[in-house]
Amino acid sequence: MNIGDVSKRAGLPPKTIRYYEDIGLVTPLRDPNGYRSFRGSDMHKLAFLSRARALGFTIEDCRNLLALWDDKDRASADVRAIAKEHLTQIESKIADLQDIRKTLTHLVKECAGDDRPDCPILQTLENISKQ
Amino acid sequence: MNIGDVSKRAGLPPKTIRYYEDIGLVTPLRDPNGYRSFRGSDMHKLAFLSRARALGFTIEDCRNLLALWDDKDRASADVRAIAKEHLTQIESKIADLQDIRKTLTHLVKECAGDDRPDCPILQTLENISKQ
DNA sequence: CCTTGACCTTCCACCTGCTGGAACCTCTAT
DNA sequence: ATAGAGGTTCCAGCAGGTGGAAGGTCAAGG
Repeated sequence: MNIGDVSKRAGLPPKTIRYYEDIGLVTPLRDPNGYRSFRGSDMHKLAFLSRARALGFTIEDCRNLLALWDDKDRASADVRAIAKEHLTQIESKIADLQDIRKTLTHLVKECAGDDRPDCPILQTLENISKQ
Repeated sequence: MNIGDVSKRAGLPPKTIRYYEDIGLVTPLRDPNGYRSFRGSDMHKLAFLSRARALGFTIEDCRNLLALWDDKDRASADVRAIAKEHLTQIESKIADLQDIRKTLTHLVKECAGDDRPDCPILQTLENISKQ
């Protein structure tokens, strides 16, 4: 399969796939004309990457997950540890964003949003402790 | 004030402050010895930046907010539009992360996390539509 | 047979928002 | 005089790609 087909099937832009080859996540073969030739296993890996990235795993996480995936003797605890650590990070990110949302919602509600220059948003950013 | 003092007061690393000068967000004066000399207004701007960045506004948003802040005739609607757009983005990010959390929580729960190689996490990443 | 257009290739620069380090200068206290 | 804690500049690099230029290749239509 050429890169275009793989791109459509895996849902990753060709540029991203080339980048993944660059950093050693996939190693497709080459046709005599120099085109990349993706095997089923490459396709499989890229689809895996696409999903793992969509779940917010870092590239390094993905590299580890792929290694574990290749390793038939892996302990599921290893995979679970990666996922769990990632989950913790996701949860703290959600909490941060919820804090931010709260503040912003408050600010947007307070602001008249008309032609007058009085703006509680700027006042608050000026000195957030006064809110 | 020297950069160290400003750094402590604004809660921004000196490197970041120099970077903000580089990209034109602040323009401190210079002492004869070449040291940056921050006026009250610079300090003010940096504190503003520190807060706005903590709320997740992009640098470009901050640039716009600072311009509006400087503009006594601004319409509060302009500021509100920026904040509202940002709020929308925050909310969609939260929703994305909550989706991810749901999937991950499910996966971590399913996974035995022992020495056996059976791992529903990898199985799912292999073909997420089967979950 | 030639051309057109859609592919593919490589390489290099750029994006955001900093951060680290090297090499050097300056001020203050002892 | 010297040590140490500031300050300065510049250059490189992080993640995770994206954009564009310059060129090679392939299949279809005239």
